[in-house]
Amino acid sequence: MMTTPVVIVLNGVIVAVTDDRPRILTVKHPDDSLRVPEGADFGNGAAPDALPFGPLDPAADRTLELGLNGWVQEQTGIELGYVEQLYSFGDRNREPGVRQGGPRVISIAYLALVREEQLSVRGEANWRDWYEYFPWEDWLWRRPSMIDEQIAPALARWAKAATDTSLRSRRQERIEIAFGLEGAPWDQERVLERYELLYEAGLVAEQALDTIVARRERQESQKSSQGSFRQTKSSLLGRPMALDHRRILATALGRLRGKIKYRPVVFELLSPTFTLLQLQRVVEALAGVRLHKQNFRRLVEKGGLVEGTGQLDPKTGGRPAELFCFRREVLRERPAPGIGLPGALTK
Amino acid sequence: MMTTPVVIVLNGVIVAVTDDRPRILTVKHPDDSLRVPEGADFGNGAAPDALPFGPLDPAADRTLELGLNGWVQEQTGIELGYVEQLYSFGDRNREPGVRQGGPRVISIAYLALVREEQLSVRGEANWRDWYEYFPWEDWLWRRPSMIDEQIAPALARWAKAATDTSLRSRRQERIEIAFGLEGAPWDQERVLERYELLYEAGLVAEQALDTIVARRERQESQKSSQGSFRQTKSSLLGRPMALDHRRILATALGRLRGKIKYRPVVFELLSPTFTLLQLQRVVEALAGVRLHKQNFRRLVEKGGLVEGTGQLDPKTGGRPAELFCFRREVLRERPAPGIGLPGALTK
DNA sequence: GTTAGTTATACTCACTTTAAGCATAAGGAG
DNA sequence: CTCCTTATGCTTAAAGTGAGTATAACTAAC
Repeated sequence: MMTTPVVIVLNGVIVAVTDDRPRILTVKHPDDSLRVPEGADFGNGAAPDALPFGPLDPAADRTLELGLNGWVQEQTGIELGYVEQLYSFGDRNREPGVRQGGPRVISIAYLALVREEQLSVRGEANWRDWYEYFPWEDWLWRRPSMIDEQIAPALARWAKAATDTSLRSRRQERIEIAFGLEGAPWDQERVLERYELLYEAGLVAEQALDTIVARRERQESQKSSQGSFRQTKSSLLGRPMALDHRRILATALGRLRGKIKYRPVVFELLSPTFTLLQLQRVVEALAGVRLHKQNFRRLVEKGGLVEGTGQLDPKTGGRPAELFCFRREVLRERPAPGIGLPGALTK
Repeated sequence: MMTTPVVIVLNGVIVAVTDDRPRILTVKHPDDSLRVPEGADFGNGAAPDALPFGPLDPAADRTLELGLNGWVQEQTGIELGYVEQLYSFGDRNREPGVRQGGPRVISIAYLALVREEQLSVRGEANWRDWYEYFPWEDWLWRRPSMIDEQIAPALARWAKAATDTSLRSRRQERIEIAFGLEGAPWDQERVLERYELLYEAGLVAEQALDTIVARRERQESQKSSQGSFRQTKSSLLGRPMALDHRRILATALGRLRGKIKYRPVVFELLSPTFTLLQLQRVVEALAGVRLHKQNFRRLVEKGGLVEGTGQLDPKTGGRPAELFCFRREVLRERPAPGIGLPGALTK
């Protein structure tokens, strides 16, 4: 009996905030177009966006992070600053196209934060607004109307499609909690839960493709599982990505939204000195929520997270703002120094 | 050129709380004694404690969690309830004994919570108080004196041993933040940071062994790196574990301590109905801190996390307590329902 | 060079949440 | 009956939050 070989792939979610928008670095994934069946392409027939990725060289790379740094450097020319491990994905079905007989792929995903200056990238890499992939997560302007107009009805249909009563009510509960429906509050951190619901309900392109490929490979007939249905292409939500990369991205976004609340990671995305409004805009961009300005100031200043430098910001329209910098001492003073989203303006 | 094969190992940190003490499931790791050089054994010559572990079968196990469940079942007879992925460890040096030429081992660690009833285990498995491995984390009775008497002085020596000034002050800052020295507060979640400091400073048995083995394999002479020194065996802290399992355990402890604050995971460790004091004791056991009783009650009750059942607890010495149960609806009402350590009694 | 628009920053006020206690209730053991 | 134990209710001060109002300092337009 031949043993199935294992391959480790490292994925990087590389985040920056430019012009008050959170961006992630993407590349084109040429191999992945192989798995797209004829007639069911990614909108325009081009290779889909992918997160930067590379194999771990089990012989050469001493640590996982070094491996990551290495090919990110090569592929994009970017020097990573803050790096943290996100999650390891290893389900067999995660890459339906490479499933039978091939090696088992385990992908270990990392989150990296870089400063906005570093935006020049080389090669096929592109910075993309991460809300293109998750339009329902962007509450900066207002609560996205697509939640009520598209998502809620489609998910409700999916829940009802469950014949089993307890499954149906479990689905309903998940939907309400994840999307803040029926009076439940919106929790900005539940990004992954929301994406997975949409995936299960067949509302994202990846699910459609996975199903098609899986079915073709199994040579099975249309034994569709409970409540799985085909959406028309036009109703699929958000910009798709290759393989399960959008799931990885959702994990990253949720993790980052949580982390800013108890660790001073935002500063990894800012230049060493910044105005309070710039800081606020970055936090808002990540959290996807607008904040109350005065309370935000009070929180970060009185919280000891920043300190004034005395210098003023040269640019901007109105009264010049003071430049602040991260106050390192806060690490010694408070147990979990972060930015607790003061006054998230829900109205 | 031969390619180095990759092997995936799944590690489980299986936690229960019995008699108000947090316990983890351990097994004996027979293979690991191979790596112990003669004369430098784990205290009594026996095989060291290990976390339950097993290989991923890349061909058979459809998902990582299924693989985990499978051999946990086999090895220990325990049915896992709540399971969450912790972290993936893949540094080349993590297993010095199996280093040159052998396969690259990537270990993916999981945290699992079980109810205390399930304590009967079969085979070589044992439940152990997790504070045996991290005595400095147990502040239930009082601030452990070993922090001031052993840890602080030894770490201070280690910091001073750095010849480079900036390295020295970075070490000092890490020490103060991690162990709450020099006026910094104690952050119960920084379990891993503390363990890693002790490891780097050579204060845990694992470091000593890793160094011996690595040196023997490199056939190198005593080119000790900056500030790495040998401790006498008696001054090594806490009960050691095989390989890097104590590091994994530290990760689990820190993660769990954080998670109870924003997700209702404690209830996975309790029977479906419990008194408020039982709940409090479990939280205290995990957090390693004693809490203010009245405030704790107020928080969990007014916070909507629990609801009374009307029944009274038969046992206990004083006035009978009401039995409560987890109030599932809280998931729909609050964004991050957890237990915010009300009134951690620091005195 | 006054006016309007813009952004920054200071301060207020009502309201909620916490920390820490005090006090009372309800059982068991002797 | 008394003491000990645990449960549970209530109080009070301090701190923190949400949502403003007011003022300051600049730019651009007329």
